[in-house]
Amino acid sequence: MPEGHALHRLARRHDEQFGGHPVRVSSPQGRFAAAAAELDGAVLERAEAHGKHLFHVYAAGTVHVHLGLYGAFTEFPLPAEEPRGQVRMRLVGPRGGTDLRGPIACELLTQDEVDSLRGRLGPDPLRADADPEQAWQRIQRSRTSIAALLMDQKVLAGVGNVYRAEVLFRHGIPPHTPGRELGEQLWKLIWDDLVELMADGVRVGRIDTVRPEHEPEAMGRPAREDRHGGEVYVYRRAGAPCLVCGTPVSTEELSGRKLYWCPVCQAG
DNA sequence: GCCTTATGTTCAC
DNA sequence: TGAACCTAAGGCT
Repeated sequence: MPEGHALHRLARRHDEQFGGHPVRVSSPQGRFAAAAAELDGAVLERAEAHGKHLFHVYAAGTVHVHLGLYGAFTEFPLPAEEPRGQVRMRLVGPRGGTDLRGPIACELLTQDEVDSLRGRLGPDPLRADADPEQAWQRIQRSRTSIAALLMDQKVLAGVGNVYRAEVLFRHGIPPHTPGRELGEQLWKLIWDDLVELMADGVRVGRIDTVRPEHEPEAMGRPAREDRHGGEVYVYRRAGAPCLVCGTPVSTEELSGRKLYWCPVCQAG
């Protein structure tokens, strides 16, 4: 489930499991073998996330992981079992181990390379050092839609297709509205809402965006779980009745990703 | 068992 | 704009 909340959750977990301990690092699949050999036995100082990027910090360098669409970590207890399938990176610490499969990136970087990578990312609602004003500056300078801007990791880091659809619904904003037309006040409200929603996602481990008064139980409908594991207003609900007004949810493809919105609740 | 789809990004054209 | 990356889950047969 790789939107920003999932990466922050992983960073926290890896910190607990491996932080401050020497770890065995290997690459059963071989594609990370050289770096793994270099790091094997080193102390994992800490793990942290910025947007959808995960970093494992060692004295010798930092492992940068991006899960992409398919990547996933799977934990296993000790003693470690034989790796199954294509395992790019295996970490084994004193309390257990984890296997990384199918990431889009798993590479050992220098501090300069990490700085340059992070310099290309916008502020992350889940980081204490994030400045929403920085995102607003970008939005103001662009003529593109708020839907496209929310997914642009240079504008802000960590929001994916689910949080995009849901935050726009929660604020009644038509997705094609040019971002700059929202105004700074409304942008701040959106940002604050993302901070809250995503922090909740880190806590719970899934994306829940439906307000208590709109939950199925409160609306007299049976409880429901979406495929991503939480409860949402519009994401992946094309054609289904809007949870608030009953209008069928609209969908459309925007630069290769599906957009979902309620044409009535988000009429502007 | 096969086909489609997906919470993402990069690169080639 | 489309393909590639490379994996899992769900729907269908």
